[in-house]
Amino acid sequence: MTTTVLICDDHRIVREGLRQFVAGVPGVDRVDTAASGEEVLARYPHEKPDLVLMDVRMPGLGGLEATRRLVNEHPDAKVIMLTAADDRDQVAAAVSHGARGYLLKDVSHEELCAAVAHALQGADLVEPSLRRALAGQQAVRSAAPGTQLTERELQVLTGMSQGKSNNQIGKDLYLSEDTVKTHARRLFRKLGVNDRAQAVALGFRRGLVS
Amino acid sequence: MTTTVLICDDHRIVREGLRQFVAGVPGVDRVDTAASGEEVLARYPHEKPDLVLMDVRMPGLGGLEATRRLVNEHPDAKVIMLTAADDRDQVAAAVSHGARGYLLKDVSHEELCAAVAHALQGADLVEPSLRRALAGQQAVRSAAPGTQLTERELQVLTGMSQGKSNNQIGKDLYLSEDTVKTHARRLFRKLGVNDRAQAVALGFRRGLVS
DNA sequence: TCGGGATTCACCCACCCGGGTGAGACCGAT
DNA sequence: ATCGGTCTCACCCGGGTGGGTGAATCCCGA
Repeated sequence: MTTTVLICDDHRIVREGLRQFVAGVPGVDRVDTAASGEEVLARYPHEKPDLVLMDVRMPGLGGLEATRRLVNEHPDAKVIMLTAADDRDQVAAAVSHGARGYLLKDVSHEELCAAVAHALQGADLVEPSLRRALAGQQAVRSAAPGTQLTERELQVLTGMSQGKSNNQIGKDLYLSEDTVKTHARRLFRKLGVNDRAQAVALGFRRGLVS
Repeated sequence: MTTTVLICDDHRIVREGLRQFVAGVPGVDRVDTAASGEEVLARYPHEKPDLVLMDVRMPGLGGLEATRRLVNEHPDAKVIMLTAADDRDQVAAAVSHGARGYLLKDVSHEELCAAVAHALQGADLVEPSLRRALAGQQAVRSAAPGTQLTERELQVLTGMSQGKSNNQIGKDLYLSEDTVKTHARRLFRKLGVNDRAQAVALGFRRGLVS
């Protein structure tokens, strides 16, 4: 029985860098790479890797959305998310999308070895420095039940990220402008922001839009 | 006489990935790494690497600013900029800041070998796919003088991405609200957008803010 | 069956935003 | 020394935005 790790990143350099790192982890027999979230979804059923290392920031299907779908279809899939910056929002988003753990892109070889080894044994994990960051914040407010955007709210947020006015969004979705404003107001509350620019920024940081 | 290449990226994984890549290039005897633009500036005078590979996106001193300073102090320094996306603006910006060339992060091993070899021989270079992209646009309008954001405009855009109002941004930068609005209006024009939400979205897509 | 969430729409209102215009100061380059 | 670019500030104005409130429908789960 071979232990396989699948690496997903849109940049070849990062893929190969990770491959070098992961190949050196004891107990890992094989390392495959994919260049997009779509590719992971397509190949997972056939290859059944024991662990997926996925970058958050990818064109097309983002890392968060890809993870959500993968875990949805394959509940036993283990995904470790790779984040460039230790943004608490991204971390919370990663976990809420089904990731078992998350690593910063500047982890040392030892940290990565430990993380991969733990994940392969089925344990959830967090990057130590991120755990400290989260501990600083008493509660992961981002994971509160009411904080998840509904379908409509996400559509409105997407329209905002495309620079559309409430009126335009309404026409696109066959809604009145007032309705759009209602959705906007609610999604502002859920995200804890005051205006659309802030909402768009947070949407990007959390991978809700791209 | 040894040929040395200095790699600069804030992510260890990318650094090591690049090291693997570059170490395999014929004619390269030594590969060093730095984790920040500041580190490159500090070490360059002593180590005098024959070539610097620098990521655009870095905390603190960005790749562009680091390159500008490096080339300013050491006109014979050769810098190849690494860009995540083939954004024409970033490419134009890289060249205008003194980079000899630029590579996409998903270059193949062969392309990177060729690029490094050429750069070491003193030739300027462009990543093939980017050359095509530039050729596709009949004129490099992005490189037009008015299209690049100024320091102030970038500061204002950053404030916007943090959800600040013009008034707040003004207080942060010790400017009047009217002045902020003027910068905002000009950066809207340069980016070709109509409002701050659109500007923030474009800023994220182009990597101007994070 | 009742409550709660999602969705839809409406009205009011204060305020910030975006656009136009003009203008003075500074600086580097020609 | 003149020109262009940047940075600074001011005024005006119209319209979109954000917040408050209320209410109807639908559906799902308790």
